Amino acid sequence: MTTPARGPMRGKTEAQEPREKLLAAAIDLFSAYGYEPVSTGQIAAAAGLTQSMVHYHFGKKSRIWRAVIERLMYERGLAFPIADADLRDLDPLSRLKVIIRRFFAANAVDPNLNRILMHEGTARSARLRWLARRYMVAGYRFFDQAIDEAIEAGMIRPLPTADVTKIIVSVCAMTSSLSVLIDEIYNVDITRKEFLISHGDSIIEVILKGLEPQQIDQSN
Amino acid sequence: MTTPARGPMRGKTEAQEPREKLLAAAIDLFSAYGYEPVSTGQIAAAAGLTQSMVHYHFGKKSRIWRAVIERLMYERGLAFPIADADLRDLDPLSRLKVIIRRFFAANAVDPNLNRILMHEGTARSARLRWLARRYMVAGYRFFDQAIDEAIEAGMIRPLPTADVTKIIVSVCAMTSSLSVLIDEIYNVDITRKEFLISHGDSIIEVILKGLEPQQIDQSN
DNA sequence: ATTATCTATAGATCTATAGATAATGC
DNA sequence: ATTATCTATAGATCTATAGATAATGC
Repeated sequence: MTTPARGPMRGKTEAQEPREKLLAAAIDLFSAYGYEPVSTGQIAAAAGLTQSMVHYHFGKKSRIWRAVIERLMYERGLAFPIADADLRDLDPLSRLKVIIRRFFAANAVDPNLNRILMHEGTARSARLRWLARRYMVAGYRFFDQAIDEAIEAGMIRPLPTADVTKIIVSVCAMTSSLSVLIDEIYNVDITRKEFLISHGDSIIEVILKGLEPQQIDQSN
Repeated sequence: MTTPARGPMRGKTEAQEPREKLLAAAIDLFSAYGYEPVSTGQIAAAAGLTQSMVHYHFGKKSRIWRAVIERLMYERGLAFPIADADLRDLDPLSRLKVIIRRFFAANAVDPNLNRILMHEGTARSARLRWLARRYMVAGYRFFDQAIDEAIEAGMIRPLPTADVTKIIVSVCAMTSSLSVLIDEIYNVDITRKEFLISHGDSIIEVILKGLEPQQIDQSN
């Protein structure tokens, strides 16, 4: 029980800092509802502060939204290292496999980023343009490249690269983003570990087998 | 140029009826932005009417939203017949293939339904519960059954049914729903016919090959 | 007389800002 | 003196409803 103190920071842990509490509240609210339906008052209330504190710490609503994206992208970068040393030693097919597994796991562990992308991805807006230019282009290109390398090595079928990227992204991102919907339909919490493991395994099995090169029938 | 007429209906075509114009405007707006950010004034303006007309025709905002879903689900039922006569003659694997193709095509031709589901599927709400109970349970069960039958016939691998359904739904629904996002990233309009055909073909190839039973190696 | 429209508005938001106040640091 | 908080509020929404008005049908 600390006093509802004012004045300069009094040796708080990072998570207790009001700026961090606002950011955490905003992550949950924006990912659940999208940008516009969430009010700065709701964010502040969820952080135990008053509405004007959002503007004191972030200036305006659109800036706390950007801070949310930057935070989520930073955390995603830690959980899903895109230029990892241990990836370079692998052959293209094994790399692709590791990338798919990690991407699925990162989305499952924190679906909030993809939820925000789903809210934003259905209408042109300044927010979407910013998101696309600043983060998404590089992300998609990364998948495209990994797929191209596997195709060139003859380790997966020569399907159109962009199609394969979209298939992989859809399969690794959509289900975890819509876990609330799935729960309403099946009455099952797919964020539980057993479901994540099963679904991750199924995805790897179906996609990697689905991408295998044509068997050259040796028996003829 | 008709007069901005009042009074009882004067022999309009269905599409010109104000109720229909409001519904069409609401479909576009709710699918682009979700429920809350869209105002009844915006819907009315897009239909060339004043805000109070939404309430005259639909009573309240939540009812025009439900009317939107019912309309989209009705049209989806026409475009994606779930109990079609010509499906019954097929073997389970061919049925599954036809179902996947039709489901992908229906989503591509009209992504608005899935866009609304994506906006609603990230937070519990009265709208989501209604959607799930009234429509989605049956839709997912349909896929589950078709997959179960193919597994029982030994025509696809015995993976967990729910996993396979989620893979198919993700792959057939996500990309078209997020065509605006993809356009911002790749600067490409994936709603163009050539892209739809390529992507549909790639999905069928990857998923059906991915679901094939294990090859029994005959050469030993 | 009925129907479909419009105008006007009450009451409830919501964002952004101004100004007061309390705690800390110098 | 500086910093972080709160209270209060202006101005802009937004939903829902009341009441006026014009066109049509009887």
